[in-house]
Amino acid sequence: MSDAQAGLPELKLYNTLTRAKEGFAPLDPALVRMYVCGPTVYDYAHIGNARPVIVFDLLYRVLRHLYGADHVKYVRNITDVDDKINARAAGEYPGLDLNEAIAKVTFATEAQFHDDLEALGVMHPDVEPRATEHIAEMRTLIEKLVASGHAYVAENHVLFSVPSMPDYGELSHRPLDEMLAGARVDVAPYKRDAMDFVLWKPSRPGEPGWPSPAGIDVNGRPGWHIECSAMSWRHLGETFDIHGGGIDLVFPHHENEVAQSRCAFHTGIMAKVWMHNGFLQVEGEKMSKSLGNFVTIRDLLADWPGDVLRLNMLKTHYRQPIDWTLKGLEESAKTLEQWFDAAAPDAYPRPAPAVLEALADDLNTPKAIAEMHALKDHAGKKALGGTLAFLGFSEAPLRSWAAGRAPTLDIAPEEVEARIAERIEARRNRDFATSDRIRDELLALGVALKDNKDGTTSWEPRR
RNA sequence: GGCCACGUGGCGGAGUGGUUACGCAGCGGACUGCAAAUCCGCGUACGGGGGUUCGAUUCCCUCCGUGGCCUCCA
Repeated sequence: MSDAQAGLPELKLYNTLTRAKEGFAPLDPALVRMYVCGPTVYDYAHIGNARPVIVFDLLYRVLRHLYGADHVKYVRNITDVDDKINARAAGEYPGLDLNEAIAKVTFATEAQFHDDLEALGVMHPDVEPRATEHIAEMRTLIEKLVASGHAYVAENHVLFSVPSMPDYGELSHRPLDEMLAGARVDVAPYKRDAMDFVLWKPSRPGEPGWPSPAGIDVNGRPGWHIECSAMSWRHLGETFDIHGGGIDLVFPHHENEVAQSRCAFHTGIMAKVWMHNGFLQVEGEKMSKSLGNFVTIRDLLADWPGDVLRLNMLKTHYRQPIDWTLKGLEESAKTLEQWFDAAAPDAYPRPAPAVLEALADDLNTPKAIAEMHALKDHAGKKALGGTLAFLGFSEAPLRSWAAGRAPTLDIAPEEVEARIAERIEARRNRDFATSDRIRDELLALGVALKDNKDGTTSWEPRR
């Protein structure tokens, strides 16, 4: 079961750590382990947030196919402790106790996130851990780091000592001196080294707080990076196969995760393969609230089926920048409709060999899509159906969306049939002037006619 | 300022040291009374300038443009 089976392509993945595409060999083929950084739940997820979710969902499907569904463990966390959450909660519920306000914000945001993902048709990860449920693991990690000299206590903070790790910077490929030269932030006075980062910090009154590690006697809360080290450790172990996220996370977030985990466990790696998806722009511009082009998943779902959004995302290779446009969405919707027009159902969701081969090559989705276009002839219809199912695309929502999108008819169906009968009679008499007039009139009312080979005439709402 | 990506035909978007990616749009043909739908066919592109090479869109240098990171961020 575990090893590459006959007929299955070798999976190759681009590894940020080595900056090269490599053959993928799991640490334990009986259980391939993948961790992806999930959202910080303080606001509606935007379409950029959807990219890693969609990309790594695809990888999850490919891994399950290659290694068996029971031999893959996918963990995607929820970050529910963060300064942005606190700020939002205080602003949204000024009268409420801060902790209660935070609970309201995180609960509502997480529910919305799950609704969004449901509509997008991505699979559930095997585990979706919350940061606040892993405070104990964070404390344990911090104690380990302090004990081994990789972290120190200063003014009720615990800081990671970057100079204690000789190969710090291996993931982002940044030599320390260069970073210092470009740094333009004030260095907290209690840091021994400018690059040191916070593992734990004291809570201010009213803020969420937990008993601190390392002998600190005031309550505190975790720094940004420690949660992922804690959650991946708890659910995947000290080392695991794949760690994914957006390319903006490479530094400092992932670099610091690597430092924490490797130094806590004295291992040469944290994750074997690091994968990062590229950024997204909207209509050629960077997405920002100030430009007014901030697009949430929820907004898009009001106008489009989730599958169209997902296909649109996969049209571009995951490492490339993507420009999210209305025109692209129209095209994606059209493509999906064409595929379902041509596909024959397959009882088993399974990728066509050529599609799987493309996906195995570092998730080359544009190539895979080209292969799906090639399946539209008779011999490929069933393979196309199986591939669509494998990718999680479903026909019904698309069809009902398309039907709802058609212009409303200004004429009753019975009336259409009557006019068609009238036109057939005219054509039989070779009275084409009348025939064409009827067709034009119906078209003006939103009805498009099709004269079939067998002499009948069918119609559909004009697109 | 430092570091790092990307720049392909009208549009989207793979890939490759020398042979048509693919899709959308467009054009031509078949079919049709004419259409629609469908089917068949057509485009020789790779930011500018140098260099390496028998040969570069593909490698190297440089310039320009766009974006990312260095501070919260997918």
